[in-house]
Amino acid sequence: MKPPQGWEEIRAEVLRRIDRRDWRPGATIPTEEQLAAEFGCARATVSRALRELAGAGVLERRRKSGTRVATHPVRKATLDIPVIRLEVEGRGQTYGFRLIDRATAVPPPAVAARLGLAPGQRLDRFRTLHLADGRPTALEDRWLNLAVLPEPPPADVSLNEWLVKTVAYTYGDISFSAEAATPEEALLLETPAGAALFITERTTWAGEAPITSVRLAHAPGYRLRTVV
Amino acid sequence: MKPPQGWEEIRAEVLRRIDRRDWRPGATIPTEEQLAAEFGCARATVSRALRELAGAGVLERRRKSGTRVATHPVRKATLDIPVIRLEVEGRGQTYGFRLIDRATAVPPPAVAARLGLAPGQRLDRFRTLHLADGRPTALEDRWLNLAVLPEPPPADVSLNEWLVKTVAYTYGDISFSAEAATPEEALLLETPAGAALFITERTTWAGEAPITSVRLAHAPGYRLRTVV
DNA sequence: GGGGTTATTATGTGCAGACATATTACCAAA
DNA sequence: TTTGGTAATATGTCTGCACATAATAACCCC
Repeated sequence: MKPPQGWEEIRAEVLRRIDRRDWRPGATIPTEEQLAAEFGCARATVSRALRELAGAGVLERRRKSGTRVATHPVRKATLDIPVIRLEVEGRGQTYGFRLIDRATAVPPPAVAARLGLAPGQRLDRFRTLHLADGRPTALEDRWLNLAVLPEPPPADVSLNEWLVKTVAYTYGDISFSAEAATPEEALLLETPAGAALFITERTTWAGEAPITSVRLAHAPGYRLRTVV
Repeated sequence: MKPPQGWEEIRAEVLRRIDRRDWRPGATIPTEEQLAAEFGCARATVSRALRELAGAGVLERRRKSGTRVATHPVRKATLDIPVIRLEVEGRGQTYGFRLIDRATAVPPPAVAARLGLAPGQRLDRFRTLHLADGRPTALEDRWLNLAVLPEPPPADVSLNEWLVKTVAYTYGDISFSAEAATPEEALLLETPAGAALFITERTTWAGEAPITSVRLAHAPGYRLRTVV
């Protein structure tokens, strides 16, 4: 066989062997050292290839016991979550947004729990309608912890983008679900009441401090794509 | 400053600096060599840390121009997509499934287009109801290209799992959306007609050959989670 | 034979050096 | 001024070696 040259070639070759079922799901593949000898390269190069495959969920690796082909297809997909403006502009449409209302209030228990707030603590709430070519594309309901921010947000730019540039890197979780549109949501999104909406919920922390919790209700037809 | 030891420490330190806005979005950070000198480690170690961060979308790297903090918050989330049985069992429920019907037919144009089929080509169609503690949790509508399979699938195991173990590694795309339940879906999922369903659509190829296209309609309440 | 300690083993990580490659900046020739 | 070639530079990758760490196998003593 012709020897692979770089770690990408080795990754491809390993995938081929799994695909050809030379190495079956659950089976242990040769050690890094054996593969390095076979491919005529350093162990580090094999290691790099196998690490990538393990990261993609194709292989499972454990010290001492070795590397085996993943049995359970817990396929890992990487999901790109752009800001809405970029998503709209990427479709060749013109982006716009409209602030619906803004208030200071005690968030509903679900939001308070997600952010880990003491009961009764007040937050700022912004509701924004995102527009593509003038038509509503998503309704944003954001609870924001202004106390942790160095300066108040400006009114002339999308709160989403301003936040990203201002509070820098943060951790958070995201969840996706489907919900029927409430009458108010239906009105704002110009869709029939009860229509199935794609919901994105994101909660973000900067270190220990809860920053914001957002609920995005996407207009019908929205689709989130990725490749495996 | 106390020097980080491993590449994970370096990654954490870089994240801290981005978080503290020492390095702002869009700004170029020091070269690998400079960082290696500062941290008192080899360039390879810095490289490993920065590569991970670039993979996570935090940094953007280009040869010669250097490494900069990502401006566009295209956050990459990794999504684990387990088989339904594991998802159900992970919730502590008992998994079951029921084959609703099976037929050979010409798929609708949308499915044929996704799989890249010649018009009029026939496929096998399986519709399966997945159960958690006896209650419906998802409705699976699968179009399968039996021609490319080495052997016919057995009836006593989930088609999904059998496929994964049989055709080995494949690639495909996934999309998520929200749709209102049709009367038939509502009946099968024991939910009111028009309820908002979370839809997962997956198309899979093995090399060039289209294998299968699946549409999963999840019962209301389903939620897909991930962390950033 | 049972239970706990020790040795072995495969992966995980690190280092120093080298060359490859993409990209930019710069300078000279048309 | 524009164009084309060249040098400089930062990342990308590889090698060969070393030691760390986790998990298993082997062993020994009671």
